[in-house]
Order: sequence, then structure tokens, then C-alpha cells
Amino acid sequence: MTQVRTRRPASPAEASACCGPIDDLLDPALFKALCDPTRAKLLACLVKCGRPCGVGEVAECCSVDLSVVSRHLRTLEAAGVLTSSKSGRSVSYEVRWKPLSGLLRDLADAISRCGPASGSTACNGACHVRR
Amino acid sequence: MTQVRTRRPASPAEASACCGPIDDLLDPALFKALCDPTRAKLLACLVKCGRPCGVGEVAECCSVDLSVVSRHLRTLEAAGVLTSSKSGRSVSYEVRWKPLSGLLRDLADAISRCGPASGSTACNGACHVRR
DNA sequence: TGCGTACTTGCGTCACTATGCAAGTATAGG
DNA sequence: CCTATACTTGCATAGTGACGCAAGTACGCA
Repeated sequence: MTQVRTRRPASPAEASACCGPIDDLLDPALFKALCDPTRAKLLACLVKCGRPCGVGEVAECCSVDLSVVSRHLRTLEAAGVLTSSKSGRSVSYEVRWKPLSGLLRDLADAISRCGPASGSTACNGACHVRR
Repeated sequence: MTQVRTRRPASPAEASACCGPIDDLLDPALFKALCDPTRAKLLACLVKCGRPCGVGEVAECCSVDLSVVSRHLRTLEAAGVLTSSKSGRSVSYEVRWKPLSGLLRDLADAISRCGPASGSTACNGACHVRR
């Protein structure tokens, strides 16, 4: 059973032995999907468009090959950023609005809750629990 | 002068010609810093610790070489995630709490504001302005 | 001035990833 | 059945990045 800690770990070594919300939220897989400039552009495009878009349609917003766009959208889908739906011969991708914004907000909250504003040594389990 | 648009772009092609909050917030450079598993672990460590930590100290939380940790912390600093301060022969890194959590929150807001919940075709410039 | 601590930098290696082109698959329409 | 559309997959290439080791630098201390 995990036990909520009321005090921060004294050292990074101790901190790494604890687990908290941040460990799940700071998932490299999500950021790996967002770190490529082309993918970021495609995502920004889909966000601003605000509706499901076909692969060829999205491909118009950047100068790379259609096959590259197809692969990037798949990558974003695998990371949980987009959802796809097939209708006839066209495939539409759309932003997973709530999961994406929710995760980013949770991450922001988890970070700020560990910050110095929330008390000097006490954190009441907001940052971590005993593993 | 940029002009606020009250309607979404009709297509991704049109969307890519607009710029909005999302374009600045979806900066690949930040995500590039967070996409490496080792860096994510180092950052999680610093977050949970909640105070400035030395390089050697942070290095104890993962099994890579000290030189690797040094480079990773520099990378995170360059991305605006950490700040460093030198005191004598030790270098301390700390999370930039407010800028980091603030940016993630802004990004979450920018995304959700473009989502379908905020109206079908109207977005009143939340998503984009004319370039 | 010499030594130890606390990092940083140079360098070679290995693995992964983005890209374009070409070929393949799936579906709608005539 | 044939063809066009809308993607997807295979493959080769070029670039990037993480890593460890070894050497270098910066600073405190005796």
C-alpha cells in the first residue's frame, strides 16, 4: 500500500524513489510526438481548424510529402493527441480536445503544486507518495 | 496590423495561414527538451524535490554518467524549464515553476478554447487572428 | 602551491527518426 | 471491369541525438 508523505524528499535520490502525479503526467511519449516541427505544425493546423480533417487536406498546410503527413498523423494518434475515423476512402483526424487539454492542465497543476509557493517543506502528498 | 477573426478557417490550408496563441505555445523546442526519458526523469526528480539541486546530487536519481546529466540539465535550462545558479564550485538547477506551469496551462487553455465546446464556427479570435 | 571536489567539454559510436520516392491497397464512380 | 481518388507501406538516405570515456577547467582548502 502506498502511503502519502507529508514532507518533501530531502534529496533527488530520495525523490526518485517516490512516485507522484508528476511521474505519470511527465510521459516522454507525449512530448516525443509534439517535439517534431512538422508534427507541431500539423497539430496547430488541426487545432485552429477545429474540426476533423482529411490527410490530404491537412497536408496542404505544410510542404512535406503526403506520405510523411500520413505517418505523422498516425504518430500523433498513437500518442493520444488525435483520433481518426474512416469514412469511405477518406481518413479524418481530429484533436482529442478534452484528453489533451486536460492532461496539460493536470501537468501544470502538478508542477505548480510542488513549487515553493505551496509551503517550504510540507506538500501533503501533492508531489509524491511513498512507493 | 493583425485583425481578429470571428470565424474559424474553413480548411487546414487556410488555418495554416492564420496565427493564434497556439502557434507560439506549441513550440517544438520545449517538447524536444521533455521528450527524452532521462531528461523527464531528471525533471520529475527536481519537481518532487522542490528545491535547487546540484548536478552530482541530481545524477544520483538515474544511472547515466555525470557528464550526461550535466548536458541534460543544460538542455532543460536552454529550453526555459530550469534555471541554474553557480555558488563556489557547485552548480544548482531549479525548476522555473511559474513559467513552466504557466505555459502548460496557457497551452491547455488555447487548445480547449478552439475545441467544439466553444461554438460551432465562431471562435472570436481565441484560435487565430489574420496574419 | 598542490590536491581534491564538482562539474564541463571533446570525441567516437550507435541507434533512431524524418524525408522522398515508388509501389501497393482500398474504395467510389462510371 | 476500369479508372481515379485517397491514402499507406517499403525502402534507401541523411541528419540528429544520447551515451560513455577521457581529458580539461574552476574553485575551495590546507
